[in-house]
Amino acid sequence: MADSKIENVIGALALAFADTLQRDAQAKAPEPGPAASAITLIGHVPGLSIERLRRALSLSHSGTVRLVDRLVADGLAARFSAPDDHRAVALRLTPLGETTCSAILSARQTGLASALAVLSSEELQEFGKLAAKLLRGLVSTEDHAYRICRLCNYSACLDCPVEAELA
Amino acid sequence: MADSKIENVIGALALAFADTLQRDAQAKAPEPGPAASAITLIGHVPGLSIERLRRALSLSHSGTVRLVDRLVADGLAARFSAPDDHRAVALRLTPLGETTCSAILSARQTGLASALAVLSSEELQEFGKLAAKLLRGLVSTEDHAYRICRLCNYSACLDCPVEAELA
DNA sequence: TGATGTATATGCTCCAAGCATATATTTTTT
DNA sequence: AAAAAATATATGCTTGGAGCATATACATCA
Repeated sequence: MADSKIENVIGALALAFADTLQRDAQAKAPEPGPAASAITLIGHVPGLSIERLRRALSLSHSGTVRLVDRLVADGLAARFSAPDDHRAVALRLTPLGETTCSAILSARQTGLASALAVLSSEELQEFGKLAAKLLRGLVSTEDHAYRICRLCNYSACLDCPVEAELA
Repeated sequence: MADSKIENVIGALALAFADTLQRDAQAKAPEPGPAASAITLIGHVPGLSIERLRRALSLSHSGTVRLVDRLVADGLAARFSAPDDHRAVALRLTPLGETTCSAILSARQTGLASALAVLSSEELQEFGKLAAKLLRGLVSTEDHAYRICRLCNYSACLDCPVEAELA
């Protein structure tokens, strides 16, 4: 029973953090829903294909195509043909898209940092260590890794535990 | 920069946990989206009004009314008139709704427990302690508390940090 | 070369979500 | 006490994102 309570607390915290994250990110995105994640994913993996994006976002194929259509119409992303596979599309951010991506990531960062501010430096280190251990236990496939990291600021994530687990 | 990395890890973990939670919960609900949370909230607060439910789910008013319509049509919930305020609706689960609610909560519990299984007992205690501290720092209003706890198993949550923070 | 599999695109339909508005009840103001 | 404002719910209307089915192009394998 004591364990159930811990699970409640951890689950509630995860929901609350995820709510904040998504709210902050979506506020800087052109539309609600998966657009913010799509932008940061393309930003991190220039040349990403629609199919990989689809799997990272857990969306249907047509839904992903339409989402990309809208990002392109908004001037945030562009389609190129992939050099290695002529069926595939290589997605890239436009300069405006890069700006939006940065705005999303820094909004996310700010919200997260303020939520974590109640912890002391030692507590934060300890919490992060345990979080990394949990994260390593969760990663399964590479697609799943993209999904988990869909709102991460990769430039700040040297030595990422998700990458470490995949390798 | 090291701090940014910790925030990445914690944010990614929160997203991953929230994904799992919502997936497990929605799998037992009659429809995707906020239905699972609505069922567990009504289960925990019998007599809940549509307006309070609306705020907990962060939905529009008409959206909430329609959601309740569907739950009623599915035989999971029922509308009664609130004894103290004759404008308001008092929502309650039917026996079938109670069954569904239990299924949602135990699916959520199972998924969460397996994700936490990589931690030792001491690590889990430590992680839970820090999570509770973070959670207390996040709670603002009573509506927000309902939102945070929207998928909690209240029967297992004696001494809830959210309640403690509100009081 | 032919057959199967994979990546993308698009017409179609559906349905959840929001807006505007209407009604009933409660609370506040005059 | 009557009038005005606020609150709770309900519903017609529209929109737009999401999935299904299908079509096309390219790739891979037999």
